[in-house]
Amino acid sequence: MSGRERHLDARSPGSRAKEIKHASPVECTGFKEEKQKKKRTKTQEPQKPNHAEKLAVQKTPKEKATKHLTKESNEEQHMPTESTKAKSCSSTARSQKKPPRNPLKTQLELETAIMPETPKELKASQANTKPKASGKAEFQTEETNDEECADKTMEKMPKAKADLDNSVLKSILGNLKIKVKDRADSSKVVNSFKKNLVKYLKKDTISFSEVEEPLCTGSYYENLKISHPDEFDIMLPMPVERVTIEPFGANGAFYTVALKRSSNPLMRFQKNDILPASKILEEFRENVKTFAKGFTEWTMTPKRKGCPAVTLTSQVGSVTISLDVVLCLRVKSSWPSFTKDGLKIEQWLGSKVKQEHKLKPYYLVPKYEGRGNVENDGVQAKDAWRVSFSHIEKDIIKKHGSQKTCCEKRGANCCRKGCLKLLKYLLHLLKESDSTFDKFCSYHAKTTFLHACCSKTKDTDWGESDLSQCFNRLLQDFEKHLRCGELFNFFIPSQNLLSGIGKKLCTQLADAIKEQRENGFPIFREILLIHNEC
DNA sequence: AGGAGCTAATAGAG
DNA sequence: CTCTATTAGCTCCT
Repeated sequence: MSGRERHLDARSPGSRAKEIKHASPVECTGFKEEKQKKKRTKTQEPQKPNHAEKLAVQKTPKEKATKHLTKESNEEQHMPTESTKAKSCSSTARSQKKPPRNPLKTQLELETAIMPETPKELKASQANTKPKASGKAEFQTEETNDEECADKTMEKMPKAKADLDNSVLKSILGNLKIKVKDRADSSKVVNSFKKNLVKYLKKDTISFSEVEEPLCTGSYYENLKISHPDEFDIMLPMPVERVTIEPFGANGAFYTVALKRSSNPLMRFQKNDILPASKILEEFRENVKTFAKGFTEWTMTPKRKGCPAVTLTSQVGSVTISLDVVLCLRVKSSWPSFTKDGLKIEQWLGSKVKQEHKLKPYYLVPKYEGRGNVENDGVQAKDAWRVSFSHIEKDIIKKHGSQKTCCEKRGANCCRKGCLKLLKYLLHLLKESDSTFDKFCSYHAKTTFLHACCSKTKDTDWGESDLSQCFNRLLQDFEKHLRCGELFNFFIPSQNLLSGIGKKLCTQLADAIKEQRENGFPIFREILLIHNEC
């Protein structure tokens, strides 16, 4: 899927020296300045009852949301949220989005449109919090602090701001809900294609006859899709037993793969003890193309360089939905050694859960980094494979609670998913408003989120009513990663997902996020405002 | 392989 | 708000 396959990978091996330098703590100076600026505020509110929040929320614009969003996503088809992705976080040119509106004006309009209620709310919430908030400003001390950019300078929010943000954020989350009908329409079309494609590959192809049940990955299947069910990602696993993998490049994310002699139909691709990803992907693409000819409602989209997915689109009502089909190898043996220090979920989900995950297979997708013709030990980059743990990501996000009952019928709800959705959406909007942010992708958001879950491990760290505090904290995490240019792959800590992106660009994004955070998310408010007008 | 029963997300009624 | 219905996707069972 999406983010995953499209995230920026580390640069070419040659730039490694740089990366190491990058990684040194000295480089992480970003926060020093921030520290000075830090606002004096109170500690994060521990689990407050809901009344204040309720007050705020009732007043916010609700309905009608969909209209605008729908239209918006239509306009963007060529740049599907995560899918543009394909080019993925690569810097390929894409349709120019409307320039950002004048922020000042917008802010003003918003002030008048949304604020009328606020004095009341403020009073109410202040009254509510009086007893608790009375203490002097202090900063929460964090227990676990193994983070890359070890520096804990969280800005805590005044309760009043938190309440305001809460109402905006909740409204936005309301708008991002997927309509039942949209979901039904899309899934009908996608599921039928999926089923028949697998049937076809099994019956009518030689190389892919052993393909197994598709893995549904990506936002939609993680219930993280924002605003529209218009992007679907499936991985079609080819079981391979007994493979030899060799790291390709230094970061441990890419490998060359060789089948040990076996009857696997992919064996016929193997040359010089290398299973060439590009050749296999090419043939796979041809097969899908042939199949799709009989499925006239689906259109193939052109091959994109370095993208592991074969993408098809289909018009469902007024929406174009896209389906990414990714062929992958399923390897049922222990994970590559580069994953040894990854997946640090012991504190969060428990070591038993971790062990269970590590017993699962891992996947290899035909995705390379940088230019396809770069050679490494005589192998071209385009013939390398990248490891994928989409299935684990999906499972973790589904069972995200430290307590088993988190978000279940009889358990307390948390705001983890809400926070992640908001982060993805914010990134999406920022990218849309400024095309220099092209290189960032939703996988950066997801990875930031997973790391955040590992340092804030308790369900009570993500209380449902603390949405704005939690989201703010998550944003600050993201800013830190950006400012020090380090965001490590959650499974492969040696891969820095930001290493291919210029430091200046990272800082710019961090600044943009900070601005949103400090000003009550004007970019979200604008959306709500437009909604309200419809 | 296919069905029963479960869950999460959404939507609507009271 | 709570309660209930609906649906897609998932899991487990035979």
